[in-house]
Amino acid sequence: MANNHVHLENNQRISTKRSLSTQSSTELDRKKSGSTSKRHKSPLMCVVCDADAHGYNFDAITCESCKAFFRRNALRPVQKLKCRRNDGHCDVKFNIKKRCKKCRLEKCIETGMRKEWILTDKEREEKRAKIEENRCLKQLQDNQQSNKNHLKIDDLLSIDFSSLSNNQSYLNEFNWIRIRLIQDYFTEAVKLNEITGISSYPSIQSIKTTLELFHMPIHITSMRLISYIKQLNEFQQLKQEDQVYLIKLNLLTLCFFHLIFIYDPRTDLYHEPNTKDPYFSGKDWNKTLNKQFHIEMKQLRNDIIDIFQLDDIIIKLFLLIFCFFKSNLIKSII
Amino acid sequence: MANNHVHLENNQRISTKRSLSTQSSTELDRKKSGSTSKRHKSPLMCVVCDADAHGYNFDAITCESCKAFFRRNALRPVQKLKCRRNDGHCDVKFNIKKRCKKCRLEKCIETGMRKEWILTDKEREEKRAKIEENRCLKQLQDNQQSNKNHLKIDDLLSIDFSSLSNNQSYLNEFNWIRIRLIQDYFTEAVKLNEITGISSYPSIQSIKTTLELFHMPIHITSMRLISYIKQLNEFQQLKQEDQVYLIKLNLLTLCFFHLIFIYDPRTDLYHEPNTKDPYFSGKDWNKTLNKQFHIEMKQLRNDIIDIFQLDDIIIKLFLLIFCFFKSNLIKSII
DNA sequence: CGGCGTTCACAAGGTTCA
DNA sequence: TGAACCTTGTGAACGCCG
Ligand SMILES: [Zn+2]
Ligand SMILES: [Zn+2]
Ligand SMILES: [Zn+2]
Ligand SMILES: [Zn+2]
Repeated sequence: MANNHVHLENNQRISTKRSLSTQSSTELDRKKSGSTSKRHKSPLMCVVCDADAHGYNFDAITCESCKAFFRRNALRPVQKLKCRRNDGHCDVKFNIKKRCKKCRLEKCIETGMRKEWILTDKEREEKRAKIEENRCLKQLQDNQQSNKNHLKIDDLLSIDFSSLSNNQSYLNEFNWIRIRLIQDYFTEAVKLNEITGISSYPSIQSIKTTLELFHMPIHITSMRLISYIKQLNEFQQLKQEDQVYLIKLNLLTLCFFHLIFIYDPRTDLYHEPNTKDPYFSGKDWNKTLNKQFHIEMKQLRNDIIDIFQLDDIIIKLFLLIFCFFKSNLIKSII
Repeated sequence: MANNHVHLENNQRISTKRSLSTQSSTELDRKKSGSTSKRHKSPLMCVVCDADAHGYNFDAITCESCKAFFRRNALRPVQKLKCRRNDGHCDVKFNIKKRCKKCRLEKCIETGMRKEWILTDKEREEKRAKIEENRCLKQLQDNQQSNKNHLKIDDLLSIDFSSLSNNQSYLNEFNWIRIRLIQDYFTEAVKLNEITGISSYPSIQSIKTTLELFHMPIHITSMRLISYIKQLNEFQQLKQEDQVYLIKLNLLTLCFFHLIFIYDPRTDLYHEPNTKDPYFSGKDWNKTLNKQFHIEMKQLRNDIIDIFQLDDIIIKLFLLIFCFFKSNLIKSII
């Protein structure tokens, strides 16, 4: 380990530098053209200490160490530095150890390094803040991207939800605002399609005729769902015929899903919450459609209700998303 | 002197420089190959006493003891020392006990140690002063840091608060005025965002629908917190987009913190004090978000409530400060 | 890529204490 | 006296913005 720490700078290196520095007086121009021949080497030399240089630093061609030295010392009061030999003529070449600070700094200034180009504390702070900001933004984008890609069911099922525990949310404030807006869409849709004309219905009275059955609940539910979906901006942006196509394709299935979600198995009643809708009993299905229908509906309910956990937000979003499916693929899966 | 340009450097430097220096076979290669044989030991040897050396001391490769010896004795007049054997040829190797001072010092000087590099009394004093100054600055910064940001629970818990007992306050009169102003900001924010339209609600009635749930409490809390923060001068001075960014990033977390603080575990109710807000029961979480959420919220409450000790000033200041965090770092810590 | 700042490992002084 | 430690300064390598 430590044995590798020794480095003897040999004369070879020095001599190569010397030969470079003595070659010509128009170093810069020549070096640019000459760099094609030995491209692996830096063609520049530090104007302060003769070491290899990469390019300009504070408006002078310097090596990395002189650059760092200048940044560290140039802004400090020069008086505090003292010449080692007290004559101000110390050698500050790169191969000298313990270079006199004062003389090195003076040489820096002499050769044209500008202390004005050193960033002030304030500028440095600003730059740092900008970097931090970019870092955050990048992280945010990465998070959002990984959210978007995670729609595969397999991935969803394998998510470790414990990671959500520490107040962490995949949704930001704007996401939540949007969700609230969408929730309002549904409330609005229900309001827009109140049951008129039969409001005098006793609340818990079974439906007598087939016509009433189909007005209540399928019809009213359809109307509400249509109103709900049509408020969504993304839906409005579709062509008219596409809107019709999707509604026609999916509405009936949507209705049945919605009915599942508003069904209460304890009372065997369907009822839209917060409305004056009459209560619709499960037994009433028997009167018009065959019993098998209601049984299968309850079966499907059992299958999916755990997934949704009666989370109203999830349910309403699901209905919305479902309406955009344009093939029967999803139905064959279910 | 000119022949031994020895540097101690790390592996990376050597490997990068090797292309420059491998061409010739000088001391470097000799030392390198020699060092590979006993790599477990320090490859350097004290030029004075042959003990293991770590690097240069006063421009010669020496051991720690010779370094200390040289510093202590080099500046003293040589005449005062007397050779033990009076012939100036004592052995000063490391395995000799009671080495002759005079001969050792002479060997030091012979082998190239420079007494000029020993700091003079004045330089030593200056250096000491600088260290002391830095120490003070550092301590000051640490204090400020621990006052402002210290969110690490361990540190907080280990603070000895008894030092605060003697009527001592870190805050002056103006600090307290500012704090009262900020308290007023929150009161104002609550006033500005009263719950309208449902003020006739019976006070203790559980929330029935998801919509109400999200209007009450998240929504109203969000609005109040935004109003609160926006009154702060320091926040107003941010660029519009930065304000939006911070709000977007932190508001939801802030909401949850605030809800924790207004939660009363005895009654299982959330309620903003001094308002006519309806009381929101902890059980209501179950209806929309899963139960786990409320449980974890209570867990977090248990973890942090002791720190805040229900001190309203601390809590409100914490919310304010928290809003300025621009990375997710703090959340990952919590 | 050029040219800033930052980071990190280490050189090389001094200081402490057994 | 000397091992262990603490300090600042240095410079190579790297990160980041324009
Ligand atoms: Zn240089
Ligand atoms: Zn000088
Ligand atoms: Zn020695
Ligand atoms: Zn002697």
